[in-house]
Amino acid sequence: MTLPERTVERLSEYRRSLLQCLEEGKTHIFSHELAGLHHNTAVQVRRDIMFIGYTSMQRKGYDVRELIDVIGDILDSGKGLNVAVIGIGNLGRAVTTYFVGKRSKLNIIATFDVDTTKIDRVISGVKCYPINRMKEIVEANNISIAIVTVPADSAAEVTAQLVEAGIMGLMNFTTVPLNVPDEVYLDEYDMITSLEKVAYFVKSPRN
Amino acid sequence: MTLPERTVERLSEYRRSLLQCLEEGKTHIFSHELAGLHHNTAVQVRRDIMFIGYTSMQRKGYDVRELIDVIGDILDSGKGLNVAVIGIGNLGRAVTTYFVGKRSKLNIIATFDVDTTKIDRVISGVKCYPINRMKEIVEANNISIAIVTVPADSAAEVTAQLVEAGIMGLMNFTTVPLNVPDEVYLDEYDMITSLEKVAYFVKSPRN
DNA sequence: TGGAAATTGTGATTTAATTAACAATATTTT
DNA sequence: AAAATATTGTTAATTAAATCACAATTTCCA
Ligand SMILES: NC(=O)c1ccc[n+]([C@@H]2O[C@H](COP(=O)([O-])OP(=O)(O)OC[C@H]3O[C@@H](n4cnc5c(N)ncnc54)[C@H](O)[C@@H]3O)[C@@H](O)[C@H]2O)c1
Ligand SMILES: NC(=O)c1ccc[n+]([C@@H]2O[C@H](COP(=O)([O-])OP(=O)(O)OC[C@H]3O[C@@H](n4cnc5c(N)ncnc54)[C@H](O)[C@@H]3O)[C@@H](O)[C@H]2O)c1
Repeated sequence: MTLPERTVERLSEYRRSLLQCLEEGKTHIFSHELAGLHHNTAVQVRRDIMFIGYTSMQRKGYDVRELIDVIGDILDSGKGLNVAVIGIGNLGRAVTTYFVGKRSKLNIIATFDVDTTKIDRVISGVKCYPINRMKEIVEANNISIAIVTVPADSAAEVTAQLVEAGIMGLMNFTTVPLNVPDEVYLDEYDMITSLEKVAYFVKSPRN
Repeated sequence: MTLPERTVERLSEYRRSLLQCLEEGKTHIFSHELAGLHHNTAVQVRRDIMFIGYTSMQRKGYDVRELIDVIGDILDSGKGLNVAVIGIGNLGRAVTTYFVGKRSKLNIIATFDVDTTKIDRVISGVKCYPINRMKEIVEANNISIAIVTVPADSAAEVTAQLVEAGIMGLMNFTTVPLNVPDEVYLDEYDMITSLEKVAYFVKSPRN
């Protein structure tokens, strides 16, 4: 029973809002409140929560803490995963700095680069290794997710190496589509495309 | 007649591949070839191209140059748009550096920050202005798109200012959902959510 | 206590996106 | 020049996602 992709995304977003609520001392939340915090409807929220099989106390809204835990059971199930960032340029550095220490179950534990001036540098406590030691280090540290921030023309090569090393999930920030076997999960995020899309809809507003 | 959101995205991606083809001297391309370059089917490619009303020479595939132009007519229609980056921290700097000079019709022409040490700095040829001059500069330079890379707790405030200043499209990199009026197009990209989604599907592979 | 009101959970329906199916057409082969 | 092949463009069918509609339950309050 795997959840719809969009539902997984929304659950992650809900959790962040819920943690915020908890900090503010809010113990219960209604579906329409949670919907209001996202761009979303109350039904959608209830449907998503239905998928994960959580039910609230009727009429009191969802128990914030419980819901956080239930989402955690889904999103963080089992042990945490180790993550590597490949290519410590402008974007790689920003992403590494940002993610370190953020989500406790997803740990960035290594970065890789070809540039000898970057090797052995420590970014937010994470060391940069030479790319030719990638397989060795990925295997030794049980790294299963890679964030790819190398230049476009190295992306295919690096990806092949990552797959070879046994990586199971990949976040691609380069602007070339990557090819991975079916069993490897691939998330592509193309900023140029996003910006061009924004521009298109600015010029051709819908409805 | 506005195109489906996903089609707009794919057209942007196709164009990039097509430009690459052109460089390599390829003059024609079949739908299944273009599909192969993306994670996509030939039918989907033909459907997308149908939407924009381009038709190929039967059996010869699409004329690469013509198709680039037709996509350009859709994506770059009319005059170019001006873009600002708000918050010149790690991510804002990376994004600015990256985008400058990339797409000729979308020009980053200003950045903004509150940090006085950053103001007046020039990043890849783009000057950083104090955030309190935002409205003035946005209006004077006809900036219609903003890329938001401020800390999460400033995001709502900055967004309100941007809307007030007349911004029509917004790319949000912060992890709080923004609220904008209907007529403003909003693209949210949440890296934490993406990473959590990758982790989920690594642990619970589909099919 | 007995409505009225608020809220959830979910089956049914609608809408949007993708995929299948195939006729039409151009090219190649024999 | 007829048959076989490859490819497009598009209608129809399917699948996936979102929304509607409403019964069930709980709380509120007169
Ligand atoms: N900077 C952005 O905001 C941005 C936005 C969208 C997309 N991207 C994409 O992200 C990628 C990186 O962008 P950037 O701006 O950080 O570039 P960058 O040039 O600053 O960084 C690239 C890094 O990768 C390293 N590298 C090169 N080849 C390598 C290899 N084979 N193995 C390991 N490391 C290698 C380089 O030494 C460098 O440190 C590019 O593909 C770019 O298209 C960046
Ligand atoms: N760095 C990343 O890779 C990354 C990834 C995902 C999301 N984000 C999000 O992007 C945002 C920026 O991240 P970052 O790592 O660049 O942070 P950062 O702290 O390096 O940069 C934030 C910048 O915004 C400026 N700023 C603060 N308040 C402002 C205001 N009111 N007006 C204008 N500028 C203001 C700060 O002076 C600073 O320069 C954050 O919201 C973060 O959640 C960053």
